[in-house]
Amino acid sequence: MAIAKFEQIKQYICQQVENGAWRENFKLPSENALSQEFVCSRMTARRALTELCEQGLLVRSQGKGTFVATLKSQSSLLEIKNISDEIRGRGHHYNVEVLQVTEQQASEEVAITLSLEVGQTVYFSSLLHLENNVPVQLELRYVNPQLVPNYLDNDFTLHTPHEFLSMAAPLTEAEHIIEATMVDEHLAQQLKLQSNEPCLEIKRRTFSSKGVVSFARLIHPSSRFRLGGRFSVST
Amino acid sequence: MAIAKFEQIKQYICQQVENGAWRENFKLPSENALSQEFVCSRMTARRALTELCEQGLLVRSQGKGTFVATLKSQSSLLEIKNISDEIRGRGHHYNVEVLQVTEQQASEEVAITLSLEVGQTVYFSSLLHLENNVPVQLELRYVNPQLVPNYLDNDFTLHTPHEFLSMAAPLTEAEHIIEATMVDEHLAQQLKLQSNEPCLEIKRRTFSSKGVVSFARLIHPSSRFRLGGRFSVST
DNA sequence: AAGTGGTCTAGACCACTTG
DNA sequence: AAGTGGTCTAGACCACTTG
Repeated sequence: MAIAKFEQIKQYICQQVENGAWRENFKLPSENALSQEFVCSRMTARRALTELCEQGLLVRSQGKGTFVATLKSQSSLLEIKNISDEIRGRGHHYNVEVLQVTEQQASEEVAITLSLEVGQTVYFSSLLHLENNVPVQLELRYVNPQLVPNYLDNDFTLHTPHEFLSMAAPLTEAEHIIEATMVDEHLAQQLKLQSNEPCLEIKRRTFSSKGVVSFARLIHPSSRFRLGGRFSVST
Repeated sequence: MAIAKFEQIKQYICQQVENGAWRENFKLPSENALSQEFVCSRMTARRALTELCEQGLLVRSQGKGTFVATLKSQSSLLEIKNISDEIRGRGHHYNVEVLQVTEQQASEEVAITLSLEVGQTVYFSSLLHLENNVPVQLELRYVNPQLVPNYLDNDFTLHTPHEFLSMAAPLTEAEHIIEATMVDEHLAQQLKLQSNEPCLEIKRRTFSSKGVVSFARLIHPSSRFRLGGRFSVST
């Protein structure tokens, strides 16, 4: 058994949503119909639906049926997720515009956050992540060249910085600061926004066992993004 | 069927962990053992285990068994802190203005988040929290009157809603959505702000073992508030 | 009355880890 | 070899919503 049947069914459903064949609020085939199509028991078809429901892609209602959910950008606070996976996980189309990939001299802020000296060389990438062709995140990232010497060689259309860094220097910790900001003219332009729109900015420092790997500013237009998470309370 | 069997099994396991009988890394009875104890099929016992595993209470490993998870709760980012403690912890002066404490009819949004019917009575409190006499958080809170019947009797100048609710109905879980917003005229006035300032709004639902206890909108002027935290990555 | 999802059974075979 | 969890089947009865 290469891929489990319920996984195949999940993939099929994700595809339908992704390529637009099944839009928001579309009514899916019933459990019985799916089990016939995929030649499996109802329990197996059911499992695929249940898991996609937990994932938030579908909504189910007893007696009524199963429907494609109304999809909102939302990401879990407690996990460092890869943005492309997150967007594709919602069944949406992901793509990225690479704005800039260069060396830079560390400014004071960057030097402090990366534990380097002012003026030292750092790697910098500026990417715009799009969900269904709408910009949802502007990622400005500064990378410690000593820890990730080949950062600039990455093809960012194939691997997000997060993916690349995860391979190069596995993260052990992260630090976040979250703010509401008004973007300036320049950033607004890059995000294709009116400059008077509030944005949610996440400043993230990531650490590997060898030190501070990178510092990222993740800027999200509030009209297109919310941050969400659920967790248990330690009593 | 009042309560489903798999729910009963879940509750039993939760109890064992809660009262300390089953500690971290404790090895649970196998699916087969549980299905015999509870006189049910293996699939039903399995469902209980699977769901608690997704919830993070248990960890499963093929061939090895099922174990109580290490409960480190990576919650440092959005730990539920008491705002008065937080402010005093910074060595600052805390005080609060009680703006409104009333019954209300649940609007649609409130009804949905609290799992009530539209128009049912809910308790509502509106408080302004000040740090060194500067407003840092406007707290609009809706409380389920069935779970906390004496909410309106609290003296909010002595106990914050969080403190009072913690005593009345211990939290087990919380859910957050974080957004950047522009406040409207009315809220801006309450926060003593220009209305064109961006704010960080945290929408928080808190749960006890009996259900959704409350829904809070916590609105922070971005000029006076940032949200920060550091946490480890689960590899 | 027919269709939907929700719960449950009593089996089966498999992959993996342990003694 | 025995025990564990992972996948799957072919049924069953139920509660709920719809025509």
